[in-house]
Amino acid sequence: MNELKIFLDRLSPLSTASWEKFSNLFTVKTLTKGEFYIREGQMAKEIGFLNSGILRAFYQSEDGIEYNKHFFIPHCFIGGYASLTSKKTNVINQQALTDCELLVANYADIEKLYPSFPDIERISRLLAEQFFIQKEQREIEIVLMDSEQRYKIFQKDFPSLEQHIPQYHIASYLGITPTQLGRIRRKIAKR
Amino acid sequence: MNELKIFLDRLSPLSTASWEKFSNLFTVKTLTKGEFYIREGQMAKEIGFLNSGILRAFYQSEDGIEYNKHFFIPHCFIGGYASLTSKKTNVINQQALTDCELLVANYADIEKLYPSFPDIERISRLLAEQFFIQKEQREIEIVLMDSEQRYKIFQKDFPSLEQHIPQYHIASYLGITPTQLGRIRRKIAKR
DNA sequence: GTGATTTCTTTACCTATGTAAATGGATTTC
DNA sequence: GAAATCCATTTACATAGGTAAAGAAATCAC
Repeated sequence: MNELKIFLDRLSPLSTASWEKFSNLFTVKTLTKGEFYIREGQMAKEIGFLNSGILRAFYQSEDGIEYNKHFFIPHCFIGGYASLTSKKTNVINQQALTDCELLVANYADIEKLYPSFPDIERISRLLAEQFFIQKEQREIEIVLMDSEQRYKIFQKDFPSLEQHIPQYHIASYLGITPTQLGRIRRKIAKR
Repeated sequence: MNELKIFLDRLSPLSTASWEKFSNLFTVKTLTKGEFYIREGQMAKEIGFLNSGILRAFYQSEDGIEYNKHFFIPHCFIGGYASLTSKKTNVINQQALTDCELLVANYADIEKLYPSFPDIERISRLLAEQFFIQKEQREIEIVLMDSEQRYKIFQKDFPSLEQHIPQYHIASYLGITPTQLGRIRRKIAKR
């Protein structure tokens, strides 16, 4: 619970009463490697805070091709955020790449706190703004940079991740095939 | 001002007092074709609401290549949203593709209203959530679909835009060159 | 209206990256 | 520790899409 408190305080400190109410909504949940936190096609109901472990978020196209849109490393929120906020069917999958420990809360219960605790709604606003900023940053990488530049940014954004997950997940994150990632690695190694 | 009211009411109705305070911050501004609303490298200060006209938002890479990330059509917010919320230097450009009429407000003045008017902060939360959802939707298009599919979605998302702006702006939005867009159009026409 | 500019389309050629398949190393399983 | 599986790498070939340049068409300026 402590890491969650630190995370929130960095956004905007909560009053003691608000933190009480808020933190009470969370319970511990564990995932084993390979297990899904959410799947597409369902309504998202829970938001989670990652205490330990690694997950990937990915889209799946109609013909079954997967695209890893994000890796989650500890001390961040996970969940089908667009589904939670829009109340529409979730379109992303989130799967544990290692055993994970989470704190989870029912999102509707959090939303019910907004009218009485404006500082909690403020946290939600700041979180949404932060998510938007992250997405825009990633958009820039995707549309403006080639795969070698993106690979270097991946290594900077997720140091140590490369040793813990299979290469094809990284290739998928970069929007290329493992074949192409192999070529890039060979090219870099030759320098 | 009326269209702005309608837009906000759809997110979450404001009290009369809040609307008074909020709407008072906006003034009318016009742009002529080709003029910039914001440029990269500056701090964003204003948020705008587009009454009429068309703008494009684009990134520029270090070697001068432009990528059109979005077109704005009437009755939406424009501005360097990531810069406004993060207080960091703005990295996107927004340029009028036709003459435009906007309502603009100083964003810091809006933020000052949050503590006293929680329903205004709620609007900001909902807006941030909506922006995130739009970005995620666009991300799916970019990473999962080929350029022909994206072209068809563009035509659906921005009907009539195709007749009003040069083709190379559309190509840039699709992440391809005008040459390639020409090939796609020819291919579609042949069917 | 006429000339100048901008925009669209096409061609020829080139490059990055995809697909499929083979190989071999690493890791897991019992 | 042998078998089975998973994973990284490489090769050969195919393809989408880029670059540059040219001509045609449309639009703008005066």
